[in-house]
Amino acid sequence: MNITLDDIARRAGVSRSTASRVINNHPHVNPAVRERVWQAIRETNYQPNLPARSLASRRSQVIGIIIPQPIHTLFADPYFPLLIEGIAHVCNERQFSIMLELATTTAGNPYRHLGRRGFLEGAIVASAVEDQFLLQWLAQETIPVVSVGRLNTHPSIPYVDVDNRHGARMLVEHLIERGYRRIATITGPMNIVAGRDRFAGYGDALHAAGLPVLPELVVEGDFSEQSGFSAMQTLLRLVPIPDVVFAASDMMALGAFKALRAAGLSVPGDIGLAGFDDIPLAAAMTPTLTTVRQPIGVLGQTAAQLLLDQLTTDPPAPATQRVILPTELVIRDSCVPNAERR
Amino acid sequence: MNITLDDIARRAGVSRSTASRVINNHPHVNPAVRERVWQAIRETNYQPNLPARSLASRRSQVIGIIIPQPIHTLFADPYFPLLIEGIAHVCNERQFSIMLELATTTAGNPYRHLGRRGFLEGAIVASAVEDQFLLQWLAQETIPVVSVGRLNTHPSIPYVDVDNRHGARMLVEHLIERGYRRIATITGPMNIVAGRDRFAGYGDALHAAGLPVLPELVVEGDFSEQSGFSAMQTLLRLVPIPDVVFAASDMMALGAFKALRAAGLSVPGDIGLAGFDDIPLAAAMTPTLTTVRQPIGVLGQTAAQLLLDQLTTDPPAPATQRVILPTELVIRDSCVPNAERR
DNA sequence: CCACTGACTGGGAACGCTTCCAACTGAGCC
DNA sequence: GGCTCAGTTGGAAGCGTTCCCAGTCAGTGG
Repeated sequence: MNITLDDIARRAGVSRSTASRVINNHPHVNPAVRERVWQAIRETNYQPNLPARSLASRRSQVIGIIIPQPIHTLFADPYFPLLIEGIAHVCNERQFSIMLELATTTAGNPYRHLGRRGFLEGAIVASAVEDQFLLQWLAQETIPVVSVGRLNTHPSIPYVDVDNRHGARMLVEHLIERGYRRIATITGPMNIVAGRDRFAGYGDALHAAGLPVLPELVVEGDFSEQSGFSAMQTLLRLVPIPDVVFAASDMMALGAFKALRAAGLSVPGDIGLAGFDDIPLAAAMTPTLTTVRQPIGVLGQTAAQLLLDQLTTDPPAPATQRVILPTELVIRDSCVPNAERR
Repeated sequence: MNITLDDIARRAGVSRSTASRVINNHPHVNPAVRERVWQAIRETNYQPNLPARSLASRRSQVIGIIIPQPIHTLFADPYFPLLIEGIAHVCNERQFSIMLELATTTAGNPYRHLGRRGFLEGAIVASAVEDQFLLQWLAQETIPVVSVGRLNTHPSIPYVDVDNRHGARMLVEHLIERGYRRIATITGPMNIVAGRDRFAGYGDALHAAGLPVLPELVVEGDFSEQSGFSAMQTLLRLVPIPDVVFAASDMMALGAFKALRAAGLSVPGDIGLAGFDDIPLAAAMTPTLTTVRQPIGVLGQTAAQLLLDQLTTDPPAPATQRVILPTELVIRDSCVPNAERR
């Protein structure tokens, strides 16, 4: 059996209340007594029982990270590790623990009501898909939630997002500037705001340049390599094929690249290719991939900060924060039109 | 205030004990009563309070995943997402939750005694580094632990591992078979068993072929891209340079590849290159990378199964399991000696 | 010398559940 | 009709904390 607070109290010759006060750093404890209690704690290597503490105090010092899709669809993408690391960084500093709620199948409700059950004090929804489950969950959950990625359906939920629209616009404007005109895009899933935003940025750039958005040049993907591959195959059936393809994620760009390689086309010789995310792969490919970098670690850190601020301030912060982080255009070798190389 | 078990009991016209029995699926409850209780639960959308439950039952249905190194050293490596997904898959099926204990700095003790505190029922140590902290932690922790990767220092701890030694040996034997003789290696960190095992496999293959292990051809890395880069620079100072380099991780192979590219050398024309892990990048590079595949998802699943079996069998399973999973040689384009291409 | 104050301490009631134990019930049996 | 016994139920004691409340005690000002 483990050591309890009572053991500590007895050992230090004080009451349980006083021992508790020492542990929780309450004022009004005689310094000598305080030291005696600490001594007992050190000697016994005492660790407070967390469930008991949570039960009594209604606080758990635990937040959840909820990832609604199975990760393997995003497989090689270091997005989640980096995001989680950002969150963990802040949590470690502020003595919070992380519970990982990871959907492993596409079927079923990925959200569990851990908040209502006294386990979680707050939650970060990573890569929110605006589906019925999320909406239902948000409606019933009573703990503070921060979303990574804007939720159009729930404007009142605090979120942290990167400026996807502007990033995509910068990239496509860069393509136009380089002389590309027949610009195709492989979009992300349209039920994720990031997918819609990046597509909107693509449209912005074309409009600004007086170019039309041609439906045949737009193919929807789901951010995965596989979807990039098949989307590219679709685009290759066009006559003429596009000058350049903007894939809304680097993984899709990779898939597209493989489809091009399979079709015997070279990048950027026969067709340009650009991505979004700047995963390490982008710099490792041959040719290196022009893309848009997003500060994933900072995204996670900010989300965690927003959430913990809400949890630790007293009275609770108003929970109305929105943060948009900037993106950065990364120009590499995959988008050099032939005209420019002559 | 949330609904409690008492509310349910009152609503269903039974005692709290009976309501509890229904929720926990105990036998000896009248079917009609059982149905009444379920009805009350459904109507009120009741969720049991988890801390209270843990306190009373001394079970939490939570296991920890402990990752002692900051992830960003392994940055782009999809190892952890895949491992975690494997674990999550089993946990979701068996109604367990996952707590993520992630070190975010290299300083300090990455292990917290969550087990002794009643929070964790068991823990999976991912990518165990045999340092003083782990040893200390294992000595004090009272909950079942499963290690991903063998721990030579603690032979009694159940583990799941891949056959790193044999995998590396197969790979290097393949290189020898292809005609390579001056075979260098960039090893993993020597305080990780996987690093040592892969190096041992390298040695096995050379010995079997009657080749010496030359110290100058062995450079220690830490599995990261950066370390591969600088290790390759070291190797390039040799005269003559190696025929081929076996990097003990794909990320190090990538780093090495970049160093070669920077030095104006081509792969496999001027020098061969092989990795270990078969991350998606390996198939995406130009040239595609010869490597060894390890079943990471299965690794995670097996670790979780071992742990949960120990937790859920009554009386507890003896905790002496060891599982070694096979690796698979993946031959691609980065190791084709010139002799063979003529 | 006597309230009065304020720092300090202990008692005890929660917190919401599990689980042991005792008691009840009615069917089956002699 | 009394007995046994398995199935079913309720009562109540924890589980290890937190935290409110009341109490003690020394120091202070009048």
